[in-house]
Amino acid sequence: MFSKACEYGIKATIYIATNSYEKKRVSLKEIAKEIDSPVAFTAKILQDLVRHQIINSVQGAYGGFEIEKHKIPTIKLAQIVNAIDGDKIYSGCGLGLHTCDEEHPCPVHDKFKIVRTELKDMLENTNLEELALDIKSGTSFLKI
Amino acid sequence: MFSKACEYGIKATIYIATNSYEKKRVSLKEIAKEIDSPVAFTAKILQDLVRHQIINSVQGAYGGFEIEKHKIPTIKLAQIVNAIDGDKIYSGCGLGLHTCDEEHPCPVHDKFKIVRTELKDMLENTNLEELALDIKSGTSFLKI
DNA sequence: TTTAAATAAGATAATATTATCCGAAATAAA
DNA sequence: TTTATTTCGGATAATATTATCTTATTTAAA
Repeated sequence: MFSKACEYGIKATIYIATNSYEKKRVSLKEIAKEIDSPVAFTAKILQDLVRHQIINSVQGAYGGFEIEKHKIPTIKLAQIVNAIDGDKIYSGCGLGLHTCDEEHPCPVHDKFKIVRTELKDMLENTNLEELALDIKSGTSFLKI
Repeated sequence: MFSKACEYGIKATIYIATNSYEKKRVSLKEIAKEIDSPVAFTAKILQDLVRHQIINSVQGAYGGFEIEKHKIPTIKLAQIVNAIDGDKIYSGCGLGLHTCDEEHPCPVHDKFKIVRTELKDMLENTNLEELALDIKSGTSFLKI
């Protein structure tokens, strides 16, 4: 569904958020360990998220990644996915047609539209806060 | 959502079906032209579909691909997708966790389950006949 | 000011996916 | 039986994705 980069990006952002509630800045190494991802590859993804202004980075000793506390409830899952994978998951034709709309639909256009709209709504209505709070409370998990 | 191979496979199967209603066997070249796909790559995918007994092939002059007419309404979209991409789209964890279930859910487990179940139901309840008939009637399209 | 720790950035490598090429095998028709 | 046409199967190539490595830059603390 999502690329590996996007999976890592979502998990990393959630992990950073859980720590940002306690104003704790987390390092790349710690993130990669906690979400069980390759360190250097994760670094690239985090840089991407910084450029997209979803997370903040602080260079140098005692640096790391963080998210402004007040921003956590406003960040939607859709923004993270969009920053890394673009919007191809819920836009574009399910069968790869260049033109696919009501006038010129692919064979699965209508059926796909329902599923994809639901996916899009889900991503746009899920915010980082609820995901982070579930991790903090031990209701959900970032690895294994 | 689907791999390129799967997109080509779905479109090819639909095109073969539309012709099989008229007992017309179609060649690889014709299929690739009609669904706008790379010929040699399409050949590999068709071989895969033959091995999975979704389509039939006849070698030699005047050969080509066909589907037994009575089989067309029984073939589900899910079978085609499964033959080419496996079941990873609607099984497995959305964030790539090795273990992800009600006891040990990933942060998006519940939200994903809804979307994925809908996708799975759609694929399992869509049969080749309805897709092929829409192409025959000009209601939907396989290229552009 | 020096040092240690950390992210940034560019180059490179490994793997998976997509795509092509070519010879072998099959088959119907001439 | 020969030929033309077609799928089959293996090898190879191109591209995208995933992953690593190395060096530069930043920054707080000693």
